[in-house]
Amino acid sequence: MTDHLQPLLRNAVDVLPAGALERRLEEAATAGRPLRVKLGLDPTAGSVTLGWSVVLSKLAAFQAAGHLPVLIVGDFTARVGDPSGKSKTRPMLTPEQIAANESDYLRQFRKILDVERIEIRHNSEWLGELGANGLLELASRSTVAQILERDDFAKRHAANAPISLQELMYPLLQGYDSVAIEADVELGGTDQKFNLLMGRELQEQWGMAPQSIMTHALLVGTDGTQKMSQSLGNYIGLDDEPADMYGKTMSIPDAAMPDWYRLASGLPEDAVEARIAALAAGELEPVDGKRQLAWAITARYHGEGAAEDAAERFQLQFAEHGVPADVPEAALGPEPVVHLPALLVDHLGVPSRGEARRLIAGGAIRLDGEPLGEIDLPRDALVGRVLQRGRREFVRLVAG
RNA sequence: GGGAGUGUGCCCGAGUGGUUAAAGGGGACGGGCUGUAAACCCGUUGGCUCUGCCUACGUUGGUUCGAAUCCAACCGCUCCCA
Repeated sequence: MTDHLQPLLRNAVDVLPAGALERRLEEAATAGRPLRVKLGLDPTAGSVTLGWSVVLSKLAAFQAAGHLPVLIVGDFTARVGDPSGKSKTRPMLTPEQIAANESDYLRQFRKILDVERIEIRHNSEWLGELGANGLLELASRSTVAQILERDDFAKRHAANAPISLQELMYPLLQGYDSVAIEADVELGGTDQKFNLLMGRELQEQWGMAPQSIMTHALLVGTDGTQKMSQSLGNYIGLDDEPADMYGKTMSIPDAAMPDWYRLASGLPEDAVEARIAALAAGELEPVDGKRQLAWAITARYHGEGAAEDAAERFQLQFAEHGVPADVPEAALGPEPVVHLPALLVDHLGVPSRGEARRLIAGGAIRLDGEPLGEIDLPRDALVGRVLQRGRREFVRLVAG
């Protein structure tokens, strides 16, 4: 019993209320009915990050145990536009954008979850039907004091930061999703605890058995301090190139390794704990521990061959400061003299020519490994050579 | 509805008429050291046809030889009163 419970509890922080999940699992087993395991998703554009993989893996564990993942696409709320955080109003999404984002997400989810065997629901299905009456009815189920319990609201309120009424409604709307789909279990990050609990509350008020909730540790980003998120740019996306995935992992602070091993490596739990113990005991060198971690993550999403290649490339490029073999090519125009700032903007992702000038002045631009001082160079001096920006961006210049 | 504040570069935050592309910090980027770790050191951080030119301090308009700095209206946010 505890054996098959263990994968379901992995990386969970709160499993509430105590004992409820076990009881539900037993009931489900005797009734021969799979549990409905809810996970909510905001269909804004972007990559699925390694942070998300934590909760997706959990959903996959439930699926493996015979239960039914129910994915809630928050298309209603996305259509309205969520003003959370700063005053920068999040742009409203059109139904077309939402649909495109959704299929993009599912494509990435496929690396972790069998998306053919899940239920996908859109909350516009019921929230769109609610109307003013329904909304007020929903609003009457909670109080301002109760909503302000939520940590980030409490903080912002204390700091005199703006909180829109719409935002205050969010926990209620998300909670109502649980009512609508009759969730047995809802998963989320630790930052979702309040919203998940709200789901329980509302289900009870609607006369159904309240869901069990499970919160999960949040993965820190590549900076090692803040939560991994797209907006902070400290993330690894499940569809990142193998080399990026490997390299970004190598850049995390040592202190983040245990967390990353537990939450993102995908390795078996005992193997994970063994590595962490070895690291702590000094039996495993931090660099080696990180190489193994980077390899594991890359292999998980791209296969072992790709992980192997990424590791080799990394060794060459960063340990030996070599130039990788498969550098993208850029065609030079016919002009006899090449204006380097323009070239850098066009082919090496430099945002502006001014920035390019600064990079050149700062010695960040190299030609065949040698720092470059000039702004303009004769075309002949460039053809066939590799232009490099910083440590990681290369382009081979060819005659166009 | 009344009153008081406030709005600066990616973020925080100084600056209350000229020497301000705007102090300081954070972040980011680049360089050194290294293990693309941490710590530390150095440089850069609006655009461009770059010894110069252009655009910028919520928005629009005004005062002035000259405004981020003064005035007006508007917009956003916060607080107090109702």
